[in-house]
Amino acid sequence: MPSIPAMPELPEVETVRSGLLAALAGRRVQRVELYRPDLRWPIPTARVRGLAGRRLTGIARRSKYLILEFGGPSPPCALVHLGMSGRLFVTPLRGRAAPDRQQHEHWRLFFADRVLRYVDPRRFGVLDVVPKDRVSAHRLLAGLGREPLDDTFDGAWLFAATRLRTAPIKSFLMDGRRLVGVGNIYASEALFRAGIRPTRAAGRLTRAECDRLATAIQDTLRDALAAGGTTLRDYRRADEDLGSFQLDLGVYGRAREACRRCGTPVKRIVQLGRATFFCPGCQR
DNA sequence: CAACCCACCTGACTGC
DNA sequence: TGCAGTCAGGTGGGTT
Repeated sequence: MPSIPAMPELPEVETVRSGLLAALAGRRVQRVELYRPDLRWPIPTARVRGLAGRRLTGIARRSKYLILEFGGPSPPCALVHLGMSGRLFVTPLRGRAAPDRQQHEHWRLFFADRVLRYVDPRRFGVLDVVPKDRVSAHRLLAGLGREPLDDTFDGAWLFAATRLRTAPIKSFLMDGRRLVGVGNIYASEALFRAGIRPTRAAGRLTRAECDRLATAIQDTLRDALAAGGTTLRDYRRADEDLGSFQLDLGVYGRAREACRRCGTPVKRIVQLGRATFFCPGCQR
């Protein structure tokens, strides 16, 4: 049964999506358990309980939101975000016995022989239920920017979108109204791969740099996705959380260590209150 | 608008 | 061991 890494950036969320889809698609919710009325925002408890009896028909993803789609009359969907510390996983039901509730476990969807569980210590996550035909207009989804793994994301778009922007390129990459799915780790990593300093004004990147950066973002996300798949396969045997992906990080978390490419010590700075890592030797 | 700051929470880790 | 302080992967809302 799939589980979830404790590092929910886009590749991790996508890994969760495909794992949950394989484990749960076509199955009917038999019972719902909700252990608190809110996470980051209030949970519409009646609508969540109304999922009982419905079949899970699909799971979509937009940015780092998972959209669990259900069948039946006026089909609803559940909007789920893992926040910083959320995990979703499936546990088999042995006979009638439900598993013990974990610390910080906030809700469960019971299916006939398995249960989908949500654990989130920091409670920055989201659970909402809305009619399926209105989900794209949901206030949390309506203003979101481009998906970096879509065909429409490329250097030409990045160049056009950054013109006249004075904010640092790293801040631009993490602004969900422009581009989604690039979190704090992958923003530093993609800029390292592209050889671009995170402090550069976005609007001053050249067209060639935008091409390199767009490619670097996609490569970084795809590599992490591939690593996620590996971890997920291992997980089936381990039945324990492996903790994190084995993606090699070029700069993230490596302050004062030698750059793997040029040997210059990696620097750590703070942008928008978040740690940024870069190599002063090979990022210009 | 654009850019930035802050809050929301708990847990892990560091240094005294 | 204990304890205080720091930091953490996200991101919407508020302020300048």
